[in-house]
Amino acid sequence: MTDKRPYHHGDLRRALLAAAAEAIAESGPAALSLRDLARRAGVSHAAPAHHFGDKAGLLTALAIEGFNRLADALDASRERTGSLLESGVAYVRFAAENRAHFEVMFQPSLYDQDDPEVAVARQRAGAALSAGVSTLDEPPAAEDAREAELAAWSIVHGFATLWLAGAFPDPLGDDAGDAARPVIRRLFD
Amino acid sequence: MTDKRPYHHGDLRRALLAAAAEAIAESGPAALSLRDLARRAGVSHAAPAHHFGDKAGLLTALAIEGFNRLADALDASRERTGSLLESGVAYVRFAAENRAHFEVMFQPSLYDQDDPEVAVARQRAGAALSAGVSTLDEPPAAEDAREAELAAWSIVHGFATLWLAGAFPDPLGDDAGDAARPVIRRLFD
DNA sequence: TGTACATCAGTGAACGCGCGTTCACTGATGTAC
DNA sequence: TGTACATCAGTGAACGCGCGTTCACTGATGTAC
Repeated sequence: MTDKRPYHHGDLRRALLAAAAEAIAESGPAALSLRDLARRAGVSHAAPAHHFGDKAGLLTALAIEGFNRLADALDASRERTGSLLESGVAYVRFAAENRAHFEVMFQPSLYDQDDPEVAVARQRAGAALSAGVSTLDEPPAAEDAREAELAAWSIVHGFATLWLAGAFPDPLGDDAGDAARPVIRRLFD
Repeated sequence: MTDKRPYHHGDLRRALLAAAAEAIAESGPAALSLRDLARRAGVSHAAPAHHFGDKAGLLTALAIEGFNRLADALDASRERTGSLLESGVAYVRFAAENRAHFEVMFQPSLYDQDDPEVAVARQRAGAALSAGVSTLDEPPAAEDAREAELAAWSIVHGFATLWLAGAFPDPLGDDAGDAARPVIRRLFD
């Protein structure tokens, strides 16, 4: 139980990102304050500025991490199942398990949209989603492909958003992905 | 050009709600401040408290107005067209044209969810959406009805959310409803 | 193995700002008689 | 038609708070020789 904290934190950047995800999950991205993050991480209130400059810088880092995690989740699901349905389930599950990242990613006014790392990560995620559509039993004609993609994206994004907002009146169980599966399936029948 | 403002505003409550919708459309609900609203309405900074008590009170009023407007839009669309597809289009159009209301409605942490007026207005909107599903050519069996409803709600809500977030990479035109129509249609084929 | 020095991470005091809230007040409106 | 009074809407000064940002600083680490 020694309280001897070393002068150097060691991994403050990562600790601040984790604290930010926690704080955002509790109170939303707009209520975030750098001073609060410093408190959570046990450092002085001026420390976060060293790593992220300002709040937008921190949220940019969080968005990058989020898009990359989403791309990883979608890729893993496709490699495992080769099913667009399961990619959709993975999308919903990602949102439920990474609520703070998800909220930030789709509120671009919060962070620096022009950041090149953001663009790369976002494209990775977009490509992972598009790749899922091509795994359909009957891949749509080229002209319909975009609409099919928008429909798939919309239904999973909508389900995830409504789930996170607590908008569904009836209880749908504990696992967002499992709850979404029969709903998403209706798009492909 | 007389600047003689009467001591009594006349319709301050409505003016504050309109100013709130404007401010939220610009900067999001969390950045909202009662002092800013007072400035926009040209009254003293303490005036808003008379009508709404605090920020949550104001956002509660905005949510009520939003759910009622959505119910009106869905009812009007069903009466006019009798088509679930067009109800979905109306949902998306409502979100695009009432951005601030839409954002607040689906962030219940911002307002008083237990307010009875909110509950009534939300139920009105929910019923209007459910009524749309029953207009399908082949209404689903009772056990599938809920899933059909969740799927319809998810796809329109997702499209609306992604549209508002500016998440679609390619331009889809000026009218969100028209852009959504072919996408929503895929759910019913 | 030791020393000097540059670099980096984090500190803590200070500042100015906009905010929400309170409260005694004042101007305007409506109602009773 | 006039008067008295209650009620309501909005004012403006004051307060305390948490925030972002700045800046000279200090402790720790790495590297060159």
